[in-house]
Amino acid sequence: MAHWLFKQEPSCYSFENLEADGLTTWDGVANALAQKHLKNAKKGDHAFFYHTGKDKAVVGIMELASDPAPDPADEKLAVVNVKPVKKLKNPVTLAAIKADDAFASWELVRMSRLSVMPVSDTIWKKILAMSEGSV
DNA sequence: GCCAACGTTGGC
DNA sequence: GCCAACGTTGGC
Repeated sequence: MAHWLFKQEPSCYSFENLEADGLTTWDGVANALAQKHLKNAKKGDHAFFYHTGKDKAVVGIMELASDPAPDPADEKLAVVNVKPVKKLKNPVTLAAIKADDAFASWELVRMSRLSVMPVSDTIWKKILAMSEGSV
């Protein structure tokens, strides 16, 4: 199972919105590289939900509820359905991530504008550990 | 509010 | 097909 990180501005759509909805279609990914990543995702994969803007933190985990499919509004773009898994015990902030060299090569740090990116098992586990406050 | 990084667009 | 100019995004 692969892991991903999806970014969203919480004033636009937050993890709380997702929890309230139970399921949503993740669309509006226009960036070519982000699209490439999104199309590699599979139903059942897990993804972090990252809040940009004021929060700048990983706040929750979601599961892909479908394989990538063409956006009805734009056939060239892929969209995917996601459902919430759980909210992190503590958000893992960008500042905390940047402070740890283990994340230095991660796209989240290196390419601030990328909205969909892969997450290695190592990083996935480390973020989870940090969210539990044990690192 | 400003700046830097990156993507996209348009002219050649 | 290449490159410069411009716009947008996201962090500080």
